Amino acid sequence: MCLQCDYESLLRASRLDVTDNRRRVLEVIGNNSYPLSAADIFQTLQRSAAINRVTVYRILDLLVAHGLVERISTGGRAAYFGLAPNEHHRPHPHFYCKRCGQMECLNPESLTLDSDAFGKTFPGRIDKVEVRLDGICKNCMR
Amino acid sequence: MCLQCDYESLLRASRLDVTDNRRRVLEVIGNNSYPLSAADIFQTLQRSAAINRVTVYRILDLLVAHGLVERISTGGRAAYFGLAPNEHHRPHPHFYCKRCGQMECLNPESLTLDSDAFGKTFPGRIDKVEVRLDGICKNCMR
DNA sequence: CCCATCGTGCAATAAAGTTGCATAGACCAA
DNA sequence: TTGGTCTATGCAACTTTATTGCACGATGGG
Repeated sequence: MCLQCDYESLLRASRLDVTDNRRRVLEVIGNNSYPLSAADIFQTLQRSAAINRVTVYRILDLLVAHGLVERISTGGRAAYFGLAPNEHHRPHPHFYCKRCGQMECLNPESLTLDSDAFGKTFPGRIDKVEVRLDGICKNCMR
Repeated sequence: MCLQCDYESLLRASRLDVTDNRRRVLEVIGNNSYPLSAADIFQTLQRSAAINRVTVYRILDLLVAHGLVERISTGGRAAYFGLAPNEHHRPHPHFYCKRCGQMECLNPESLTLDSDAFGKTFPGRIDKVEVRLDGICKNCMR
């Protein structure tokens, strides 16, 4: 998703110690063109070197808390994770295939939403706007 | 949410047998002005008459499959349920408070999205568009 | 009345995520 | 270097949310 991103610098910029595991988690997420579930990330990491499931969850929480990674809900049960919007990546909607469970990133322009205007009239704090389309992807259609 | 809705007729219109439990589940969902979690629905039902937790899940699945009820994801773990859009209820976005876990329905006009145009160019099937804002509600702000 | 079907309950299980505690490693001051 | 402190990680146990398998009971048609 982001060849311009230097994951180590991203960690440092958030004042997080750089550890192997953190760098690896961020790499797996960043190198994918679509968001992954915690289980996907865990399995991918396991293939290259041992890591504990709980460590993955903890690192994901940390990265989400520091705004490096975004937690995306699905029509299903598990949460998915992708790089959070930043100067290289604008916020964008996602498409979730109910059949195969894969999530796609959609073009930021494809569906626009004026949430700023709404935010001004809303009597609470808005941290995030999530737009998700659910359906069947073209591969599963056949 | 819907004083005009006759839940028994809704069930019949979907060719579902009308049972006490189904009517009760639909009533609890329909009489609320905001979506509820399965646990909320179960507890509410328990207060008036015994029902099994699994039955609630099964009825929810059934109602969702028949398009009477809509499953709404949250920033958290559990799914929430509200009446599905129909002639009385237009699709609308939701606001989820990360602190208290309550979900609010927002005005259909407050955030509009042109998904029809997008749908024409998308090479898959789109069943549903979900727009959710996450943040802190005004009660939890203080 | 008998059989088939469907809705429900109960127990067990699964999936996804969290917590508590122990160890190991990094970093710093003396 | 040593000792102290802090953080990251691993492991086991647990929680929450949801699903499955099986049995029972009610209902309606032949």
